[in-house]
Amino acid sequence: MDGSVVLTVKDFLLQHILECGQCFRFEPKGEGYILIAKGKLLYVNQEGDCLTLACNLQEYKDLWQSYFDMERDYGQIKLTLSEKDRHLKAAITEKHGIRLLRQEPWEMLISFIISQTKQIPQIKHLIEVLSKGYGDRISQEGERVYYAFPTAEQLKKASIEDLRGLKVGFRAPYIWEATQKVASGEINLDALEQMAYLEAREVLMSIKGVGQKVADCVLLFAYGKYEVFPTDVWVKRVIEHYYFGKDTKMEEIHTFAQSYFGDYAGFAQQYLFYHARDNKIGK
DNA sequence: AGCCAGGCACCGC
DNA sequence: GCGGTGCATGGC
Repeated sequence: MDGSVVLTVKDFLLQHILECGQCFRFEPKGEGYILIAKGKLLYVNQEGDCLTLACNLQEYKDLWQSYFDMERDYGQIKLTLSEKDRHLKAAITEKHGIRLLRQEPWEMLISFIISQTKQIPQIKHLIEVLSKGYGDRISQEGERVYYAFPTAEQLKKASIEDLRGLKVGFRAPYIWEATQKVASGEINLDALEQMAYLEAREVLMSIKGVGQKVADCVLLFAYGKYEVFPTDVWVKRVIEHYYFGKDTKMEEIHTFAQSYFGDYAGFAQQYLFYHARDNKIGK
C-alpha cells in the first residue's frame, strides 16, 4: 500500500498520543514514527497541524481513522474536564495532544497482562519478542524486520515453558491461560463490545492474572469504554497528591475517580497518568 | 547490593 | 474482608 494521506488535525500530537503509555508498538523514525497495529506497519509524521500517513485513502478509512479516534471532538472533552479543577486543567494543558487510540482487544489483553510490575521499555520489549516469535512477518526496511502481534491461534503454539524461555517470568501461565481461553472460544472478545462495563470486566477477570487494573486498561484502550478509570500506582500517586493529600487505598481512589470524573473518567486518567509519570509526581 | 517496577494470586487472620 | 508476601526479570 503506497500513497499518502495528508490531514489537518487539532487536539492531536503524535508524541503525546504514542508516549502517553497506552500504546507499545511504535518507534521514532526520521521526523515521525513507525507504528504497528492491525497487522500493518504505518509511518506517520506530523508538522504542526499537518499529519501525514504513509498509506492510501482506503486504508486510512478502513484502519487508521478509527484507530486514531479521528471523529471525536477532544476540544469539547478537554473543556469539560478542565472545568473540574485546576489540577486536571494543568495536566490537560501540558498533555493537550492526547487521544485515546482504539486498539485491538486481544493485543491489549496480552500487553497489559505483561505490564504488571514492568516498566514501559520492558513491556515494549516483551511484546516485540512475542511478535517476533509467533506473529506474521509484515515488513522489512533494510536490516529491520517487523512482525505483527500474534493472533491467539498463533500464540497457542507456545507452551508455558516456551513462554518462560522468552523471559516473561511469572506471567507465563497467565499469558498461556488467556491464549487458551480466547483461542478455544471459551472467551469471545468480540462479545465484550456490547456488554456493560462491569459485566465485561468480570469476563476478563475470569482469566488468571487479569485483575481490575488490567481489565480496566483493556476496556478503555480496546473497547472505548470511556467511563473506566484504570487505577495503577502512578494514578494512585497523582490522585493522592492532588486530591487526598495522604496515603489512600487503591479502591477508594478508584471509587472517587469514577464518580468525580464521570463519563470522561478514562480521558482524565490518561491526562493524569502521563502528567504524573512525566513529572514523577509523588515519587 | 538491594530496591523497585502500569499487579495479581494466595495466605493467614 | 483485610493486610502482607512472593513472584521473574532487568535497570538503576
